[in-house]
Amino acid sequence: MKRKITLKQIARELDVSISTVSKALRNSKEISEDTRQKVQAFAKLYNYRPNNIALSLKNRKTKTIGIIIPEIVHYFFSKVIRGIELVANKRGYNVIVGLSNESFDKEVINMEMLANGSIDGFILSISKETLLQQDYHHFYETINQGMPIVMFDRVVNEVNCDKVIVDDLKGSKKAVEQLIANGCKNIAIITTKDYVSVGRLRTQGYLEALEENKMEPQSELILKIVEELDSEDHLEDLEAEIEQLLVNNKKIDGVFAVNELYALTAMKVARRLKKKIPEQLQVIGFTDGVLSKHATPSLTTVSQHAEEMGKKAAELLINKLENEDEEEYFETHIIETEIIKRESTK
Amino acid sequence: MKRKITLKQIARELDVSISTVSKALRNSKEISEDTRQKVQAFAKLYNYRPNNIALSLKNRKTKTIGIIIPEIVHYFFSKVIRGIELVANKRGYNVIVGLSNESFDKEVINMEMLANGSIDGFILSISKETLLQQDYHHFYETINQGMPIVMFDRVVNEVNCDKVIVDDLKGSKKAVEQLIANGCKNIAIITTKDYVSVGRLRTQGYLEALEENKMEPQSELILKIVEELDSEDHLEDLEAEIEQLLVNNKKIDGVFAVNELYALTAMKVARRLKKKIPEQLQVIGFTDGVLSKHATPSLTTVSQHAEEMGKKAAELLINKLENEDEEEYFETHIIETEIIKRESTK
DNA sequence: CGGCGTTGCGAAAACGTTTTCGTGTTAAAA
DNA sequence: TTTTAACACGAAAACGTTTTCGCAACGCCG
Repeated sequence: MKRKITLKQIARELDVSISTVSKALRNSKEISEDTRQKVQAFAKLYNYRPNNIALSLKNRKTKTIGIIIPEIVHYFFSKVIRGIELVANKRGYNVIVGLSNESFDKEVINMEMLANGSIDGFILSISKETLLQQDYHHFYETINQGMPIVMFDRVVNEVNCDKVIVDDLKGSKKAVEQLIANGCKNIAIITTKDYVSVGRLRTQGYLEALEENKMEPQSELILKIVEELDSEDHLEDLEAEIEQLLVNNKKIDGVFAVNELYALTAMKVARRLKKKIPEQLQVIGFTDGVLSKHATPSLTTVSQHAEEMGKKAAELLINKLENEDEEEYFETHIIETEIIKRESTK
Repeated sequence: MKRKITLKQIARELDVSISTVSKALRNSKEISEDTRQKVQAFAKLYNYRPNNIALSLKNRKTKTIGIIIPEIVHYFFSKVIRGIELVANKRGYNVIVGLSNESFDKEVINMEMLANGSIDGFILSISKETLLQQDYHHFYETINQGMPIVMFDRVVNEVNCDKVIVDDLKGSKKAVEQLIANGCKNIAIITTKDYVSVGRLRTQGYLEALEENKMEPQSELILKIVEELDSEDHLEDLEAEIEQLLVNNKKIDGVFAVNELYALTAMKVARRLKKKIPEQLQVIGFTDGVLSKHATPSLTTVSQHAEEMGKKAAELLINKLENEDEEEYFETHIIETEIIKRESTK
């Protein structure tokens, strides 16, 4: 078990100085052709690679990006990571991930762990708990220390940084308009409580679409699910709530759900109630994940282009990292949504 | 924008030496109560945190684990990551992920990037291309340099390291036995080509189960899918192959599929062929992912306990990292599978 | 032969820590 | 008063790089 070889060892072995070795390897013309060849051959033989940690310390940059997301077992987030990873690697960066598990404390701890030199900048999506508590001091502190942050999807206006978001409002508006165009007269929405910003925006899009089409919003058609029911353990409760909605409002002929789970559950309940999809009930979901594609019937969704988001976020961050001289200027990039039509709509 | 504060700055500010500051912060009793208090107060005020990179360089360990997986947009792998992250964080480690995208080259490059000091050890699952080429030099080199590796799921016997695998053979045997117990007389298997070790093992389990139950294996009931069809773009081809299988062998009353996609596709095709599930055709899949749970009918599967795998892998690695003196000894931990019964079986 | 420019290399600092080993001061013991 | 021990602190090395600067040796020109 040979330890990794260092400049010092090469230097000792070849009886030259460390500086000479370093320069020879970097093809400095200070070094004679002879020595250069000798050193390079030796280095190659022993498979020398500069120690990243030492480089990081010297250069005061690590060439790694820290990602903090609420949850990794989630198609959307893992797809974003993939996007980030793609451009990061292409530009010579690594990514290191921290999971907040939707918890404020874990978010803070994870960020602190990484902020002490391990990374050059953050790409993150805020945890639900943080959004609820509205405590953003850890973001401010990080930014104050000169470490750039790019937020995606779940962002917050108060914090000054680059952001990549999907146009939730417009996306859901498009979805509802689609339902209307398909002939739906009574469209329900299954959404989250308002403190989840994406939920709020999507609800708003729903309302605007109705309004612009001269349809009166009916409060009994708006179902706001409390987030606890999102977990896999409470599927029955979720089903019950949605069943209530559909039973109490038999006239519903269109459902817009703000995520895949709600949409699929709605379809499941509808099937139980003998409502034919899409003939009697049309359903559109948000987030284009695996579930939508393989559901029966397959689900029409609003795609968020998660991978694009990741790519864009990584680009924004790396650009900022590599032009630190630039004056302060923050960009909010909006990723367009797209409706992917499948079998759950006419 | 104040840069992060360092020991040197604190020292200068308080007019003591760097060593004194360091010792004071670590509560060394070499330092007088007075100075200690003063230093600690100052450090707290300026929110001092030791620079991780400097620590890593000094200690020659980074307290980070490198994960290399073929694909992150995959329920199984992201669930493993979550397991790893869970115990890693608990034990003070970070995780940094690299994606091989099932490519040999990317696997090698990613490992090289990380092996140069960035991490203390690897947890990885081998890419398909690597398995196909059977070129494992990068694993040997890494291990030779004293960096421990833990492989999970897709492992290879030739390489000497800790491993965490699921008992694919036993798992699929159990699945097929279940089908038999449920009265199936003609059980087909939809599997991968043999070079994917998990596919081979699962096929073997299928055969053993048949054999032990005195059922003759029929080669026309064994469908080995070429991996290119796994991609989302070739769903139709996959469907066609499976349809062939079912049409040519009308007697089939049970299907064991080695992954979710194959199982779901089989169900989809069966529905098109007007075969009632589970009455006329029972289906069991492998890998308990999101798709199985939310399919219609929901799919009976063999669960691999992905999160458990991740946890175990992290434990093995960290244990090895923290007792480096120990003699060489490699463990292969087997995670038991479990059949999760749902609607696709009687 | 003296001065000068070039060539090839090494010493040392720096990045931010921790830790070992002195060392000067003071108080207690002889 | 002298010796010793405890106390409180600082200098320096080490981790592995890169880079600036200095400096010898050499050849060339005048």
